[in-house]
Amino acid sequence: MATETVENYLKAIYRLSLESPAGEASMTHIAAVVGVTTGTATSMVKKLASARLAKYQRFGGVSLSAKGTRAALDILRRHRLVETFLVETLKLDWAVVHDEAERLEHAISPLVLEALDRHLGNPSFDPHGDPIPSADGKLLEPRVVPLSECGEGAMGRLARVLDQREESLRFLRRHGLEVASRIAVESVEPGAGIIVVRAEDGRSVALSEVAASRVLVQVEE
Amino acid sequence: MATETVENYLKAIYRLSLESPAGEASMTHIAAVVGVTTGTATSMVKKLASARLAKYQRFGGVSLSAKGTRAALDILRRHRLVETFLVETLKLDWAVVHDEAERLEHAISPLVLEALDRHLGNPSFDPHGDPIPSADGKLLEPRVVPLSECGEGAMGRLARVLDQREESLRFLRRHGLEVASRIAVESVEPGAGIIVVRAEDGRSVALSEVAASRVLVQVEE
DNA sequence: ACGGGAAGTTTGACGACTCAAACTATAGGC
DNA sequence: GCCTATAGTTTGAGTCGTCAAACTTCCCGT
Repeated sequence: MATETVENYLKAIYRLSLESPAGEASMTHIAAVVGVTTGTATSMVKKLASARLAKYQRFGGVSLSAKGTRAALDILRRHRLVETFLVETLKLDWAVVHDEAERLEHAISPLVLEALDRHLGNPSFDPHGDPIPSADGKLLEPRVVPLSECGEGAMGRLARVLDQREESLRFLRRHGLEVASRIAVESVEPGAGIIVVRAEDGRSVALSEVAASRVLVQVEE
Repeated sequence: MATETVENYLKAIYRLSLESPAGEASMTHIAAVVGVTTGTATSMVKKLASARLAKYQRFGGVSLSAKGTRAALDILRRHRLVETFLVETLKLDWAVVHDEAERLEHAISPLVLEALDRHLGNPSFDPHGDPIPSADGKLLEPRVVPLSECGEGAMGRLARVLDQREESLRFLRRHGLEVASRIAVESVEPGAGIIVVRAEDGRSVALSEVAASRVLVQVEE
């Protein structure tokens, strides 16, 4: 396969393209995500473009080609299956598995990947609620809404956590907010930029609107 | 830790030192095992020496320092635990896990390693019968003898398989020779350079002396 | 005890990836 | 419509690991 470095660029561009309305990633953002200077990102993106993995022209945005998207989904599959394995089988904390998976995902061969998938029972979602691409590169994105868009009194299940920094995940779990747990919106305070949520165990937590926009909910009825 | 390349050199030197009577590895052998030219091996060994991982002087043999040995044992622990995991948990074939482990061993963090060890129940041996170094770098080498040194009529358990090339492992299993299975030496034919062994299931197999020297046996009484 | 071949070393170059810093295009404010 | 701040690009250089090929040392056999 592509080198580890190339895989990391593909992942970054994939993620940034999804997040941006235009479906394109900027050099500055790519550089920031990969952790290099913009100059380095430019030359690397040129290489991706000449390998037909990305579409790019000078001073224009960067996006993945079909081939690049396919490769990115493959990496995402490896990443999310590894995360699931680390939590389900090795009982590691969901807050730390992201960084571990980041290293392991590049060393997983197709053989090991499919064995892992079988062992885990072909899961559709990883421990953070992110959908796992299928072996043939299909990605199921269920209809869920950001907690920040739920009104007072809304109820549902916590479906997915987008912000996977260790401290964010620790905070959520410490307050009873885990994937698949039932939650209810207790109150919304636009003035304070705050949303108060009640967890399954009855406890309440306040989240900022920014934090709430990164928690996705499967709303009920 | 050290870079992946450095880890591979350490592993190679460790293995070759054990195999050689002098406890030293030659440049040519190191180069062959790592898969580079001797020139490359020379410059790399120099680097290991200046990092105090290896002892070396021009035109002299190469051996590991205490620090280098410690690092090599750590890599060996990762390798063998990963192999055990691939066979025990993921049900992969013992004949293919070596190459897979070769890639994965470099991506395993201490955290994942210890979780793996716990999950597997702190095994002492991997699927090929190789002892797994403990977390503090102790390696238990049980008293076992090469099959090639067993006389006619000797009985015992197959303890360990040194030759881990895919075709060798496939051959052994195809003939009922697996780690922990009971075997008996049916006849020894020094003239033909051949040893005939009876497996647990009653079938007989002929092995060359070279092949038999790479199969270790725990002899009974 | 020496000559030749094997083992080991050195040198110069290269590809992958990176940075710092000089440079250029673009878009938004006035 | 110009002008500057910001985003992006280019260039020159460095590190790591590698090779090919020229070179040196060692040691064995006669």
